[in-house]
Amino acid sequence: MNSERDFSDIITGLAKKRGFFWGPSPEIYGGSSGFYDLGPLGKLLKNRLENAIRTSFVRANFWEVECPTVSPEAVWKASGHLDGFIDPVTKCTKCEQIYRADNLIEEQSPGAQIAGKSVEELTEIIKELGIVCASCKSPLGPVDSYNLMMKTRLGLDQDAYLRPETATTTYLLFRRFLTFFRDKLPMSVFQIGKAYRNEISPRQGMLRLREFTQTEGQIFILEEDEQNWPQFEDIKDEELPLLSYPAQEKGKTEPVKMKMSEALKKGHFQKPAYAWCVFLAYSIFRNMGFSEEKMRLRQHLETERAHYAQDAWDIEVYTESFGWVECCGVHDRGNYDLTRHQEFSKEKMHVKVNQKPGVPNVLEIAFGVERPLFCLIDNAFQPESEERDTDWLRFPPAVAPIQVAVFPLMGKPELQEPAHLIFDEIVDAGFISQYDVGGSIGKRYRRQDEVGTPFCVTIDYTTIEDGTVTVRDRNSMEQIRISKDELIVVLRKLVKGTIQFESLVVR
RNA sequence: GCGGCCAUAGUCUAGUCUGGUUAUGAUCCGAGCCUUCCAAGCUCGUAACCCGGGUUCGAAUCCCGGUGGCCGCACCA
Repeated sequence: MNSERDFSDIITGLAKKRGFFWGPSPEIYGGSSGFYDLGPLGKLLKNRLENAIRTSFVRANFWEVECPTVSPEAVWKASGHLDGFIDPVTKCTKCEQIYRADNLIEEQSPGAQIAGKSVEELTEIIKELGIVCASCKSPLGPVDSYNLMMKTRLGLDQDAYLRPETATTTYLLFRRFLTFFRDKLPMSVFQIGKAYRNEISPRQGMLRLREFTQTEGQIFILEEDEQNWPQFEDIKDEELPLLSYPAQEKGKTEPVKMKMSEALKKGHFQKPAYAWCVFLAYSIFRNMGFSEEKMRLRQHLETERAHYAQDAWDIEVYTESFGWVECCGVHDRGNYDLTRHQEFSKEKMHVKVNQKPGVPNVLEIAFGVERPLFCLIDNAFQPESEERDTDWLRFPPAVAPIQVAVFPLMGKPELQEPAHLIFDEIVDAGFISQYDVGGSIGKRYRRQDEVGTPFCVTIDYTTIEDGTVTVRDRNSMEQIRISKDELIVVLRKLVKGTIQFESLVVR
């Protein structure tokens, strides 16, 4: 446990020192837990992740939308968050220990009828059944509700809440989507935006935030299309590390590599369309730079599934800091949400299927961006060694915050002048680049290693003679010398990963 | 929210028990000299006692409250 804590401290220390993230924010006023600032490199990294997410969704024919983060109470009444997104809590009158009232009742009086009860009714039930404090056996205070949504107000007197998920705000647009997609289902949309949860006591730094960026993609789909999903063909031979719930019930913790077609045949997935969503989520995480060995797909046990979810799989990422971390949920939400909004808003949320109105189902991919952000730094971390005496980050080139650093070998004007020209050219080509002239060349390489920059271009006296520069590879610390005319093309291929640095090394 | 432990330069840290000079050291960072590819060297420099109150002639040090962190409980739909 100690080593885990130490490791997350190392990651946090490096992140703070080099400008990935700072907090809890606002630091100069002491900070509030659950809030973090992203520094310049953290923001760059987050942009890269969001771009990877965006590109992956767009390629899968999803369309991006953006909704307000604040919605009036009626929305959350309908979504179930106002009543369901609460914890009924009770406090011991003597030792002041706080309990989840429903859990405590269930514990001391199994089978008690507590589902859907109000706080007043729960208070009554506690009295009737003689439920007492679990630790000191004293009487309990009245049941209070604690809602995890942040409350605010519109104008003078309209109650409103900051969204605890982006999904609900997406569902509200259903009828607009029908028009945009010309009444043709399935319709695929996604949103990347802020969401808020008033956690009682957030811990584990960047992993549990009160304000975070959420990505949610939805497919509105007819039941018959869930079974008949042509795109499944494209991925049927892809192998995913699956940990199904029957396997977990047998005590297994190791995922099994399985072809998607086989997983479907074995009944791990009921619907090809849902299985395809699970694969899409997995491929998004691969595109964000996670290696396959550090990921697994874990199916929710029936008991941990939300009431609306018919099936749920999580993507978990292995970290040195915290072990397996839940990073993404893929849910089969059925038609729960649209039906609820139809009922509460009186707006029709259906389409005509075979002359009959039907409310479509929703398949959903949902994840916070900050978790993968932290996990990626954790996964990229490499400790100092004999050949390199700083800790460094081994980001995949495509997601590294800074892609190319440019150094004149020394600070002499005759080297700086061509170096600046090359730097400008690299920036113009669309790379995020940093020019650094401070300190010895070794020190500058070390600085870039520490923030995970995959390539460094150095301009030396040979550059002046023959127009060549050196490109230095972060992972191997090896160098190649190439003409500055082919520099941009080579850098593009290296960053994209279409060529490997080793193949350019002349031995 | 509760209990235990904790909070000193950007980062890591000594000092706190036993109150008393200019608050220790490392590293980082900046400027300069030197330097033709992996933390070189030399010179100079910036930078800290979490916040608020109390006790005291005097508080980084003792007391109270707050905020934040770690661990345990609870929570994480």
